[in-house]
Amino acid sequence: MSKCEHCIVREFSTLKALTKEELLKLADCKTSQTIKKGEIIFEEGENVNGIFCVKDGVCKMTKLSPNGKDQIVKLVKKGELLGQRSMISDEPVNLTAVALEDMQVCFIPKSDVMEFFTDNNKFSLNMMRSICGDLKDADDHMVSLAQKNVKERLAETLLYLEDNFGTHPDGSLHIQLSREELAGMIGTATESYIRLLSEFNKAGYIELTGKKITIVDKAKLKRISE
Amino acid sequence: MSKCEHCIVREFSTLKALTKEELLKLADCKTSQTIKKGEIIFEEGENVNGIFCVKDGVCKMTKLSPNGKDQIVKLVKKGELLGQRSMISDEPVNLTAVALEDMQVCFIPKSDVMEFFTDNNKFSLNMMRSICGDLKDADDHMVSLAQKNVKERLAETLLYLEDNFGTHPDGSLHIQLSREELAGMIGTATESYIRLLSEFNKAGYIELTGKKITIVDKAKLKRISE
DNA sequence: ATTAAAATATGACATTTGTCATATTAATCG
DNA sequence: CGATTAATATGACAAATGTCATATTTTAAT
Repeated sequence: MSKCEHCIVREFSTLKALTKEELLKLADCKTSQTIKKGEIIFEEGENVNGIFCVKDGVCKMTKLSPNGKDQIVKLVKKGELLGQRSMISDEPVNLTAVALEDMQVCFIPKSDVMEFFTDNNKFSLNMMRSICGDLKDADDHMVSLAQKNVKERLAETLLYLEDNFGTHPDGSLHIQLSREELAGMIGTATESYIRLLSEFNKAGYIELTGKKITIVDKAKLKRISE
Repeated sequence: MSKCEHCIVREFSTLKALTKEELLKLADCKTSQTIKKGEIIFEEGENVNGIFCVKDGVCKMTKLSPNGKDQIVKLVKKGELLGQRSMISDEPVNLTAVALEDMQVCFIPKSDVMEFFTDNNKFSLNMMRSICGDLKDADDHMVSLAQKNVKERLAETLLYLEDNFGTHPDGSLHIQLSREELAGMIGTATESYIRLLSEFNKAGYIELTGKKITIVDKAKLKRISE
């Protein structure tokens, strides 16, 4: 059982409010696991009964739309938590979590988290803040989806991916999503997305090398995204 | 200073977790005010430093999009709270709140709410649950905006308005939004919305009498919304 | 390495949606 | 009450986006 004290999740998430004793307790109750790229961590409608801490890797959170397409609602990276909303609301999860790369995660059972809520006020407050941050992001995303056209949303999304998930040494976006996935993320048909992508490529805003996307003219993309 | 004990807000919101003593304290620290239809309660970017309890009336929460249009992100009705997110995150509000009808609201200063958080764990948990509910709604709304077309979103929104805000005795929707506002809510141009509305009218799904909208064929709308 | 399957790309076209112009109707103000 | 302004409605057209067919490339499996 590894220590939780110096875990990256502790550093970045809500968990930073935990005391030494609570961390020891956490190290005891948590279970670690490896999740391979493409594997499902949990699926819409499941009862999870706890939270996952992402020690390494990135996953996508998707929701199946009635038209059968998967919409990526958000991406979660190392240092963040998964499943808080459903645990707190005491409901099945409303999103499906799928690993985009190999991941290291820890699972903390609900009963233990709830004890932290009762005993540690700062922890509760941190959790609230974190969820409030998610809510703000969701509001912003909503407005963008409703008011911007596909080109603007594509530019915005590319910048978001670079800013939040970084690039490989060669400058290409670290996150690699399939055309279908990214189309789902910006809420458009795969073909439309592909067309715009090659338009951006021809215009010199980005560069496409195989599946890799490299942002060349960040300022221009920013202007397009408004 | 009116009592908080039997207030509708206490009944429906997070505040139901407050004890008798806390309610007495609340009655002391709150300030009541009347807000006229069309008036702004707070505006994007403002520092509010507390929460509003909606005793009566409905308001819209909007966000200005870069293209200059106001997007209605959500509607808030009596019994609900306003401004929690920004208070908890300790940030300026990210949405503008405008009364759609005459309203009765109470304001509770941040310092007092924060004391409730510290002293009353059930209150914290309730608040978290409520915000988690908002987050789930936001996720659902996001998928709908991204994946559904305007017709589907219109059908969905009409049903939402009837289910959540009810009808007048004559059966027409209680909430009355201008064409521009509702277009902003479903994320489309005003003209497109008007066209679809009269299409629905001609097809007999709804009935238009002046500004009033009456849902006639609920089942059909449900089928359209998917 | 070869083949099958999946992902990506592109063309052609239909549909949806936005924009601008302009009626028409309703609301407001003196 | 009439005059003015704002809101609603509609037509005509352009632009954006989706759909289907199909080609090309990449990936995976044997």
